[in-house]
Amino acid sequence: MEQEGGIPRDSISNRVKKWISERILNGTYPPGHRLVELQIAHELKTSQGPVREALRELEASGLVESEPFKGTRVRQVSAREMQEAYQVRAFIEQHAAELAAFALRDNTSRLQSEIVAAHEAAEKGDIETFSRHNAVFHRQIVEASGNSILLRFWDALQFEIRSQVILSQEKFSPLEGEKLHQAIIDAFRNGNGKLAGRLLRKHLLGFADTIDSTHEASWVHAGRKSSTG
Amino acid sequence: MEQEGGIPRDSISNRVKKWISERILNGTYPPGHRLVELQIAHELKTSQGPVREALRELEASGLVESEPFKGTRVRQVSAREMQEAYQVRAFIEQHAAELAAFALRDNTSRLQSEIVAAHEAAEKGDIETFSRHNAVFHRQIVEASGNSILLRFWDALQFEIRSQVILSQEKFSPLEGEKLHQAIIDAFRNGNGKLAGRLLRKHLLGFADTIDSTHEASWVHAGRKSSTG
DNA sequence: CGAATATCGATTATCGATAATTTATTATTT
DNA sequence: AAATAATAAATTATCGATAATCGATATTCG
Repeated sequence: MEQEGGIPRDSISNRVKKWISERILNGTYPPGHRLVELQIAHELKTSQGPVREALRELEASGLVESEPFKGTRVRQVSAREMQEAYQVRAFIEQHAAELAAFALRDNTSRLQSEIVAAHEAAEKGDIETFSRHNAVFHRQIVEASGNSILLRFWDALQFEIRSQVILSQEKFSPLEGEKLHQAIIDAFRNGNGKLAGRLLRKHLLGFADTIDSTHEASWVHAGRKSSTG
Repeated sequence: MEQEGGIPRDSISNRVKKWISERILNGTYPPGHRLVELQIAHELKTSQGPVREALRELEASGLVESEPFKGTRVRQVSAREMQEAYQVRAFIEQHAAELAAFALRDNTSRLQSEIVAAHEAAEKGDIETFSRHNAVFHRQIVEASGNSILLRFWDALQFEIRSQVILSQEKFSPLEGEKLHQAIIDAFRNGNGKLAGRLLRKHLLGFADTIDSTHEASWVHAGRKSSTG
């Protein structure tokens, strides 16, 4: 049985949550934007309760922040925090790679197919699709580590990071990254988790270094480019 | 201006949250125990809303879990998950130690005082106090790393772990750990973050290894001992 | 004029009631 | 008696209304 309009089969608060995060991630609601419970409730033809619940969950995941009696706003992630996030991601993945070495040995076809898909998207200039496949590639490694807590943290970071896309046009050189990705896959195929880990770490820390305070205003929100810089 | 009864100056939902987590952590609500919104609301002379909100926040922090329309229960943490948590904690702290090397060089007095306090508590057999100081010791290292995301993850882990205290009586040998702690402090004093990191990692992974499935039923809830084993 | 205070509009926090859903119980059929 | 269906009880999810608090503006007093 299918629903008609919006997002199907889910509690209202969940639908609200998706609706809001979509708008945050695609830049409709920019950092600092105020989210008024009753206003959103009215817009979505529901009541305050589910909206409030959705906002609280988004707060837990770091996408918005709220103060008692003052309300909720889309969170502004500082350049510093962004760097920290990438540093943490770097060593999460390094560690995951070492743990995943056994599981991925001679078992890299799924990794490979993500890289292929990412490559195709990159050639078409489709950043959105490229990013998705790229993310899946990295996530698969953490998944293969077999440590669910590691994966939970990785997901949390990824979600938080997504709100501030890091691919400013100048830095977007997927071709270079591609060689590295291939090297990582090769390392896994040979069962060399240590090497794969080192490569991943280097890759991500390099990314972190490209984030500086001058970027803060010139980040690209998924979809549209903001030429605030 | 002081309140009279319970916990002062906080939103109701926050007070409810503290009230519930207290009961989970001290074993009043054991794993699997069902938490009924209206029942708790009635017991605390409030309404469903704040209780629901509190439960959702506790879910986000991993202390309880809930399914749509089926309700909320105190989460049972498996031995496996516990091991994973300690593994993650181990390498978080290892990494933090390396980052903290500079900040802690010739600046270990606060670490030292926690160890002293922990030692005193241990001699008195006061596990509760020992654990607290021990936790602060480790947390200070992560704090000194200067990476707030790392600290956030560490806090999340710590909170989750707290619900299943790991110091079963047999394994409670603080004296052995003490030497290690001292060695860690010495390493920091000499600015040797790598060494401190290795020691921390070894310490924590050793801990993780003592957790096996036979422990699952014999964990000690903070405060009272459950001789379920 | 300027500081402190009262008032108003907007919004969050909480409440009590109702709808939707699950779980348990009873009735019905074979 | 076992399996299935119908009903009832319990609980979560949502709603609409009220209370509490914030921020801004107007007002009073020195």
